[in-house]
Amino acid sequence: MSGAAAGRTDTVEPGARRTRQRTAVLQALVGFRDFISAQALCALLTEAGVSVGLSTVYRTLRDLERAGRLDVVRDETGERLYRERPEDGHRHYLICRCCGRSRAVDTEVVEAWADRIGEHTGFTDVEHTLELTGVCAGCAPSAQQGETSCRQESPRRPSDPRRSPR
Amino acid sequence: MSGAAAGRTDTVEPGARRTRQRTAVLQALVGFRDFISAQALCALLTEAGVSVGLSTVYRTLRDLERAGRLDVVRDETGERLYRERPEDGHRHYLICRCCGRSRAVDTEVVEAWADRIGEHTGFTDVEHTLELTGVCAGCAPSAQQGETSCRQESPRRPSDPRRSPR
DNA sequence: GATGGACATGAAAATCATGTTCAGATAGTT
DNA sequence: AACTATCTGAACATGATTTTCATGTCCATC
Repeated sequence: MSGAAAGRTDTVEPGARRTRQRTAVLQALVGFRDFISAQALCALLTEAGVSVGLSTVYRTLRDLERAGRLDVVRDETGERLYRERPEDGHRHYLICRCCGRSRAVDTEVVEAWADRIGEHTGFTDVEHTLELTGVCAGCAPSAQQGETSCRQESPRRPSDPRRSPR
Repeated sequence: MSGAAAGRTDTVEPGARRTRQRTAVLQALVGFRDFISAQALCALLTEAGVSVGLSTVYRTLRDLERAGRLDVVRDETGERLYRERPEDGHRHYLICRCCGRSRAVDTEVVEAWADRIGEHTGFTDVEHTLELTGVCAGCAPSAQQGETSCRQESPRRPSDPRRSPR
């Protein structure tokens, strides 16, 4: 796991140093297949015995985002959630409001529509952000009753210390 | 301007009291045709001689949002921007990154697409958030050179005290 | 027109994600 | 090994939003 064949978990940016912390953040992000917050990622690393400072996590995520290697969304509270971008190009996700699991959705219709917007409006350099949320099949039964109660034991959101919001 | 014929600047919610502050917030929001932050709205009211506490502005905006009378977007920094919803139904906007001006765009294609997502994914109760940004025709010339320099003298953003972010 | 209680206000403090500082540690080179 | 630009992280700073709570205000009732 050193040297060749990497490319995805190699370095944050060409020219950047490869440190224990950045490698750990990058690997955790690749291994974690869903969106995760900076703080949760930091906690995840700590639990795994690879302690990385929160500042470093934020810095690394910022650099990765700049390098175009992450997709970023915001949850209801405005918190940013990151995910490694599976392949090139712009992708959108449908995220379960209960368990937080995400799945990529085909968005060519929206992309094409967004591209055409500029022509009709006189706007240039049009960019778009699309966020889709719903309740996945696995969460639907429990969501019918207690509304958003299924989040309580989310398996993909280690140590979520949010409590008061809403 | 009292009693009949209102309906838009009347009360925040049915059953809520009509106070000087809530009326002022609601009227300012209706008069201001673009997205505006809570803090900017508060400043706007203060400038207009109708001082309203920041807490009350936030509370009123929260209630209006719950009542479905506002459209809300987030700017690059995560700050929430509010705008009175012109008519019933879900609408989306194309916002100029330079001057902040917005215009509603026709989104039936996206709406229809989003509605169909559930069927293919097994997700229920699918909701979507779409944010479009670009550079409007008026800002295009100045944006070519100094990038986002045209924001400096935005006429629709009174007293914008943001500085450090990014 | 007084009273009482439910609701509203706002100044201050709390919260919370994220950014910045800077002294010390480290990677990669010579 | 020595060197130095870069990286790290604890502590602190920031800034939007929320909560607290003492005080104010509306309104039905007497």
